[in-house]
Amino acid sequence: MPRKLSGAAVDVWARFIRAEHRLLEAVEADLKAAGLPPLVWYDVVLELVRAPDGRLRHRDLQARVLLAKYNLSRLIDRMAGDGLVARVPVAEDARGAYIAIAETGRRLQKRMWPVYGRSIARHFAAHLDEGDLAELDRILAKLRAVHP
Amino acid sequence: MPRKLSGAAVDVWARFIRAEHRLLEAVEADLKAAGLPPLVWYDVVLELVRAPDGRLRHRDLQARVLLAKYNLSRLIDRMAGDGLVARVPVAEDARGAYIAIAETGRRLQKRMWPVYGRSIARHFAAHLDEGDLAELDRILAKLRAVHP
DNA sequence: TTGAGGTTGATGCAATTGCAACAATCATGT
DNA sequence: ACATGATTGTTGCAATTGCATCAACCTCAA
Repeated sequence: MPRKLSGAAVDVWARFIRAEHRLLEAVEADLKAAGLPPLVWYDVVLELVRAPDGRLRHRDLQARVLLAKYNLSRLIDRMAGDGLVARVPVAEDARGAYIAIAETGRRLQKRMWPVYGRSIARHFAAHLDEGDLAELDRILAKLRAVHP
Repeated sequence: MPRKLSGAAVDVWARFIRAEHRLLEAVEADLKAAGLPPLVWYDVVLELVRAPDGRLRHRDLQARVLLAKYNLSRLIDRMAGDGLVARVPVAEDARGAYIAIAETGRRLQKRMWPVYGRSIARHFAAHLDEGDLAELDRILAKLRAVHP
């Protein structure tokens, strides 16, 4: 019950949470309907494809993907099991590991993007004009400033 | 790769998802730090407190809370185990069940709100002015139109 | 009335997540 | 060199989630 908090703000908060949840649900459903793995898998392969040598340190990947570290460890286990990525020791740091994208992983990224992109378009972008997007981005930037 | 989808839109989408995730993470952390149960629990008790007789049909509760039905079934199991809510048979429909808030449940709602409210204020509302909130709400309404 | 089809809510089982703790290694100050 | 403390990534175990399916009940048309 902080003094600063208006009822309107709480309502917007609730709608914000709910909207994101529904959207994500719809997108995940599209992926599944296309026989594709969940969104985190895409996040991982995308970050790796984007990375300079197709690989990232575990901790750097973890910082980019929204996942707890122990959680990422096991996701990588599964993805490595499928041959999508591989763990590569780090020369300068015997504790560390690179997660390196494999060819299969690159293909997965290419295969997922059309479905994912279409899903973003359909559920999100199609309903907003350029001004909306700019405004939303501006607002998100304010929030991001605090939660980097 | 739909033609409609601009790169900017994808970026905003990604930031949208990420912002919501970080915010939710921060809020959940606040709740946990205060020794309180997770947000879904609050959602449930709040909906029940708000409901006319302090109770809702399982399916109606499920529609309000963002949870799959099997998931809600078991959440209610746990909450009922803690004496927060109770299952009450529905006279007119022998299949159904009301979920009724118990006194303990009302107290939990009262106990969680200050922490949750403060968390919303701190992580969300404090960084947005009234115009931002109005804009955000307008944009969310557009999205909500498609994903009710 | 009856039976086909839909709704409601629960449940067995597998997969995933969260928590707490861990071993191994590195960085730093002395 | 070496002890102390921080970082990196993993793991055992418990809790939660997802999936598929279920039983029980309702609805409605023939």
